[in-house]
Amino acid sequence: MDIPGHDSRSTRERILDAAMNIFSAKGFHDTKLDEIVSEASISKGSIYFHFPNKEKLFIALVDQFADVIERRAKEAIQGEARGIGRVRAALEAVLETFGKYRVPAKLLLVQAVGLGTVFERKRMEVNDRFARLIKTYLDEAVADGSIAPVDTHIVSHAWMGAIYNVVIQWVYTGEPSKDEIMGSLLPLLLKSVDYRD
Amino acid sequence: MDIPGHDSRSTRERILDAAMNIFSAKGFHDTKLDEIVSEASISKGSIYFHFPNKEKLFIALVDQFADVIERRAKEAIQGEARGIGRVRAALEAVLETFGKYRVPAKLLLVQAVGLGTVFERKRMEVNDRFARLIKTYLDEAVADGSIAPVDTHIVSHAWMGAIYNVVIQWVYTGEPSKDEIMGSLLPLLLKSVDYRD
DNA sequence: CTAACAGTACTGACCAGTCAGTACTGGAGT
DNA sequence: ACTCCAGTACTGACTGGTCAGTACTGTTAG
Repeated sequence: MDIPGHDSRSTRERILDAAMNIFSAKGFHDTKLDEIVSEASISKGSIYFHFPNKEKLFIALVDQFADVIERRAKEAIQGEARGIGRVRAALEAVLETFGKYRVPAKLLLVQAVGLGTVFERKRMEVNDRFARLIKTYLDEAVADGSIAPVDTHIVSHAWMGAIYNVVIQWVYTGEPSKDEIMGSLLPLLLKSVDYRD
Repeated sequence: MDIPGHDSRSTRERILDAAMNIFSAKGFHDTKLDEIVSEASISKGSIYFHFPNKEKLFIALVDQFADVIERRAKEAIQGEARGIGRVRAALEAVLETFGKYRVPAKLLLVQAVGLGTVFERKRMEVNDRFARLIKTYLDEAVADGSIAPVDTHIVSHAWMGAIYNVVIQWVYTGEPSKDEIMGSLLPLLLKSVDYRD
């Protein structure tokens, strides 16, 4: 039963929510645990009950969102045939997901960079995860002839960078709009591998 | 006169050099001023003689390298005619410069991200500076018909992201090699705006 | 004399992480 | 039907280490 005035979400969720908001806005180092405590209306001890330390709390958020992105991309290509169709579907899904979640996008794309060695490994891991995903579909598309042979390794990283940077721009300024991004970035990427429809 | 064992470079340069190395390797927060002191073989007081605080020292390095990149790009297009030739020349210069300076590249592209609000502004500023540079040349190329009309705003940010991400990958892993990057990334970017030679 | 340092002991704010204690629930034994 | 206890979830005042920045006293070169 929900007691009015009492947030019925589990404490763990409340911590994750508050941490997501504050980490995204202020970055890892400028976020004080006491701010999370007050935003989530919980106690400091609770954080340490649910998470071993500040670092792991942050990483939990990164993983959480990376999982969402990957899941959506994989779901999106389920219906698609082979080749370039899958690439396009995955791209659309990723852009759509970033578009929907501005706050976590900032966490993953901005705040997770430039932290120490520990975080760097995590960032590389997530980065590689997506790059490999893209590479897989690109290789497929090359194999079945829907696009010409390219260095899919470079292409996948270049694409990710392009997506990241445009999304970051959007996260900060709200421009270009999601529709413009979908309308311009997607064809841009596809043209870069000589695919034309 | 050079006294053996005594580094004759100015103290300010020595501080900048050492700071560059350590900031690049360990990031802003994990770098202790005392480490810079010992690496540069200077005194702590000297740092505060030349720089008001740690933050300004870091930003001085970012500005320094951003200036180099911009200068090289502008020099490179001097000899070029109009249109797409200038775009290509600028891109080549930027990639060349990143390729030559691995350490500062890491500082600018990795360590300057995800720090607090203060640094975020600086990062945005540098980012916009480059994006606008690219946009100028792209607009020129569109105007004189060497490429078809595109959303140059999105293209410039997408290109920067692509370059950044591939360079970051190279900074960390050494792969793909500079030659591969020049051979693959440049045509990729040009193709993305429908330019073929 | 002054600017440009070297050298270094010191301060003090800041904040992640700790820990003793509270509160509630659900068995297990008698 | 009630003690006892174990487990879980949570509180919040407190601590202790860290480190940017200070302060002050030399020293050397022009």
